[in-house]
Amino acid sequence: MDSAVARERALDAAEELFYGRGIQAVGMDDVRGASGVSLKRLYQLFPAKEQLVEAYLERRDGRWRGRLAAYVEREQDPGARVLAVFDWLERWFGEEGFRGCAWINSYGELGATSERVAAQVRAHKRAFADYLTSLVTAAGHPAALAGPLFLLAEGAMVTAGITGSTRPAAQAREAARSLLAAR
Amino acid sequence: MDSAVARERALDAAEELFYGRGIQAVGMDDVRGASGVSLKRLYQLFPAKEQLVEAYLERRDGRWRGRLAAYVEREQDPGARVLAVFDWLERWFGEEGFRGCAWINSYGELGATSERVAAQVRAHKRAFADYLTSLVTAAGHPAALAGPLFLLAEGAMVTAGITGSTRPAAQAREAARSLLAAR
DNA sequence: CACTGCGGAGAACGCACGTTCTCTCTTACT
DNA sequence: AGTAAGAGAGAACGTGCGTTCTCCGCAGTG
Repeated sequence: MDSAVARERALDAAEELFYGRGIQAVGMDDVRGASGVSLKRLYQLFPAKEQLVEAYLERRDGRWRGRLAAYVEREQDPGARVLAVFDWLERWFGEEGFRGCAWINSYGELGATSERVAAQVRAHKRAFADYLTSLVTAAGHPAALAGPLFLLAEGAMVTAGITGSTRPAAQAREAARSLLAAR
Repeated sequence: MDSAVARERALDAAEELFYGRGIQAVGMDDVRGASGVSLKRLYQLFPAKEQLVEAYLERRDGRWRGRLAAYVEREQDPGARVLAVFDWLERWFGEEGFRGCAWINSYGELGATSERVAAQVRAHKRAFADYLTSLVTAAGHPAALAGPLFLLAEGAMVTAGITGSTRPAAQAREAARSLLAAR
């Protein structure tokens, strides 16, 4: 098996397991079992579990923001694009196997022990906040409105994760609409 | 040492360690070392680590909501009380050793593996949401406004935990004010 | 003074898991 | 064909930790 393929398979398995069960609850042997990539190969690709975790978060970050952007950019109107973020959240929350925000969960689990994981989480959240800011200003709103919208989105993610409901997305969207209209 | 005293000391140590480092990163032996309560006694009081975790979350829940309510109730005006919640969050975020919301962190760590922990987290969040609702309706606002305020508060907790800043509280407070005024 | 029973210190046990090693087999090059 | 490099399976190793057990001292009671 090609190295690049093995890497993808390992990351596919790691993502499913880490996200679904939590990072510490998943052993390297579980990743091997689910991916079909031998332990030897796993350790060639990722010298330690922490690096596999980092790679998992990094790859997921790219995909997550890519999916969000792809959905948002189907809207032509800049004002609608801001609200489309919350529509996308609602879809995401409703997906089979949704278990909250991977970065918030990882931070709760490893933020205190792994500086590299903490840095990944901060980078992801900063990137999301920056993206929101760009949408808000593109729609002609003051950039200061992006902060509250970010908090609404984060609150919705956490709450949807804990309660298993998609409703927080709609609530957040409605509140965002109200904030944008209040000027 | 009296049993009740030992229990309190064990919970004091458990709370400081679990909250500060994460639950899985703390061993029962660490709790013994920090509390001075012997392992034998610990296991008499809490038959397994999971029960110690449960008791930690439960006691913290009572204290956390008690501190919040005590702060909020110093305000006489029902309208001011709603916003006082966010002022209190700001104080909390600024406390030495603040590391985000204990329940959100615990959920990220153990929500997928321990149903009892997950239930504690849901109960705590429900209680907080109910409290917010009571404040909102007492101030004459429609109860539906409590949902968005809850999301703002949750988003602020998560963001303050990850970034280490108290600013999310002020942002959330301002957004809450705006939502309440929009009526 | 014996005896009983509880408490503490910490050793011991069993298991899980991160990481490495061994053995065997394939494969590609000379 | 012979051989060297690499891959996979899985055993092995070391450690950490949840939980239990052993041993010893000390209090209170007859």
